[in-house]
Amino acid sequence: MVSQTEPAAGNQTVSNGWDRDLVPDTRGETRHPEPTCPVEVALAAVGGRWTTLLLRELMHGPRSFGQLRAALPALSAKVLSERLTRLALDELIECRRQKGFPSHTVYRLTAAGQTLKPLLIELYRTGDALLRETSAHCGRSGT
Amino acid sequence: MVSQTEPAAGNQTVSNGWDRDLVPDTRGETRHPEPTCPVEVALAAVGGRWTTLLLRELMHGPRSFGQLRAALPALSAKVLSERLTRLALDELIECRRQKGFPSHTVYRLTAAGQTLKPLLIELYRTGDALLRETSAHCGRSGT
DNA sequence: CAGTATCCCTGTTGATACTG
DNA sequence: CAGTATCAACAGGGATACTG
Repeated sequence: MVSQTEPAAGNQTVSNGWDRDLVPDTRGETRHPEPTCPVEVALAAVGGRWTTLLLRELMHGPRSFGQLRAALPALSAKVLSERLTRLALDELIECRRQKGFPSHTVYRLTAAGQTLKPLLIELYRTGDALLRETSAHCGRSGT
Repeated sequence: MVSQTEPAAGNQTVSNGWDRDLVPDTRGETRHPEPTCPVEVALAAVGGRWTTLLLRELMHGPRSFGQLRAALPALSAKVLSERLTRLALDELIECRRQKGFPSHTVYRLTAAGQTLKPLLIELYRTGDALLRETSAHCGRSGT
């Protein structure tokens, strides 16, 4: 048997006590939730209620404010506006306003915003795996 | 040029209006933040302040309550206890209490908990990509 | 050592109503 | 149509102190 108290389970790329798969550089060695840590940056990007659903809509193509409200009817205008404002500040989306009346604005993902797609896919994959593992808590096959 | 108003950018696996890379099954077609959606499940697993740092520690191997406090000194006992309790309820970690005094408990990831590792790696990768893209907002190379 | 119990403060969310 | 303003309700997190 291997010693299991310290050097951890199945990591081969350990350097200086850190698993370099998990913590590739010093920004991941923090002992505090630093906003500069890449993990925190990514979580902040997709964080907040409704954000992933909103991103899903925008991944399907540019959408207007009204289209987004129609796609997510229970999302209030206030929260939608807040999410869009923050995503725009983070440069994950861009908005184009058509001048005139009634006003019309189209939101679309930036190149940076598109980089979130693999993360959303991984979130789905992981959540699916967790649901399978915990629903299969005891039994392994049917019956 | 391709039409860019509706069928979205670069998705080839579109079915019934959904991008099947992003929304592989009906659980992802929700118009509301359902707790049963895999994406919500995964976000709930890693969500909450300190959680990813705590998971990082546990990915490096089993740890006691005190070891976790030492590794994350600014994390209060209350929040640490809350996180551990929730992770245990979600069956992402297990705890073993040594009977006797002073008491001693060791926490370790379950198989389900280990499945979060690829997600944490993807979060790091994505956050790193976002930091590169936004810091390179205008210039492409050093002057 | 390993937690739990309080208290408080702040940020987030949602409902409703109003404006350009 | 596309938002903003205001307010009420709630949950999350931290400081401190206490217990088995």
